[in-house]
Amino acid sequence: MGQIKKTSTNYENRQILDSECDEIYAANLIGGRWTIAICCYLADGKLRFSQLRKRMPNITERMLTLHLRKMEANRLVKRTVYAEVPPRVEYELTESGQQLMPILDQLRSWGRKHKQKTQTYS
Amino acid sequence: MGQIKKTSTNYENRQILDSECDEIYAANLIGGRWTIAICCYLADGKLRFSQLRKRMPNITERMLTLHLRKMEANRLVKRTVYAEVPPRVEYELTESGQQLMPILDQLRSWGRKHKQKTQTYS
DNA sequence: TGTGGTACTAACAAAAATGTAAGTATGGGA
DNA sequence: TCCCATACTTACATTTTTGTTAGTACCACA
Repeated sequence: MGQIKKTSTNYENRQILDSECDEIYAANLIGGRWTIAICCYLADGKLRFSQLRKRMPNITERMLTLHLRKMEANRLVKRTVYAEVPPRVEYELTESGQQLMPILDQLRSWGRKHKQKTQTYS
Repeated sequence: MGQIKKTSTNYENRQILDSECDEIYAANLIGGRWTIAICCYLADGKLRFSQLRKRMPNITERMLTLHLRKMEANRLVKRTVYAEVPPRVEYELTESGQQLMPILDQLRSWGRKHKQKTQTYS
C-alpha cells in the first residue's frame, strides 16, 4: 500500500521470494492487516463498501479502500460500480478468493490449537 | 520486530483481530518476510544457524536472528545451544511448526494456480 | 438554497518491518 | 601472540504499512 520503491533491497527480496516460493507469494496476498477479515465477511456473499465498514468498526475508510483496491488488483475480489446517486459499489470474492476459504479454515483450526497450547505452557 | 508501542491504534487493532480471529492470529505468526522460508528449510530436519544462512543467500544475519527469535517465542521452532567453541546452535521445528507444513503445501498449490491465472489474464 | 448519504481521495503523521555496517566473546590452532 | 570460525548484538538508516484528519462529487429531496 502506498508507494513502493522498486530499487530497494526490501523490494528485491520480496520479489525473489515471491517468484521462487508459491506459498510465500500466497501468504503475501493475504498478509495485509485487514485482508483476511474482509475475505471472511465476503465469504457469505456480496457486500457494499458501507456494509463492510459496519462489520469492521475499527477499520478506517482509507484502510478499507486501500485493502479492497489491493485485493482487486490481486484478483481476490471483484468490484462492481453502479451508476447511481448516491453511489453504490459492491464487492465479492472471485473464484480464486473463494478457493482460499478452505485454507483459511485450516489456518483457523491450527491457530486455535496453537493458541491454546501456548497459553497453557506460558 | 524491533520495538512495539503498546498504546498505538495499530497495536490495538492487531490485538483485537488476533484475539477474535484464529486465522488472522495464525497468519500473523507466519507473516514475516523470511518466516515461511525458514519453516520450509527446517521441514527436513535440524539446521545450524550457519546452514540456514547458506540456504538463504539474501537474508542478513540480523534478519535471520530476529526471525528465529520471534519464531522461538511463538513456539514454531526450538533452539538448542551446545556449549562448544566455536558455538553451535541448532534449530528445529516444534510439533506445532510441523503441523503447519500441510497448510503451507496447500498455500503453495493455491499460489501456483493463482499465479498462473493472473499471468494469463493480464 | 441547503442538507444528506455514499464511496471515496489527499496530505500528512506515526509505527513497524527490514536492511546496513560494524563490533562482540570464546578458545583452539599456527 | 595473533588469527580464525561461529553465532550472535548494537546503532543507525531506509522502506513499508498503518492511522488521522479533512476534504471531494454527485444528485435527490426538503
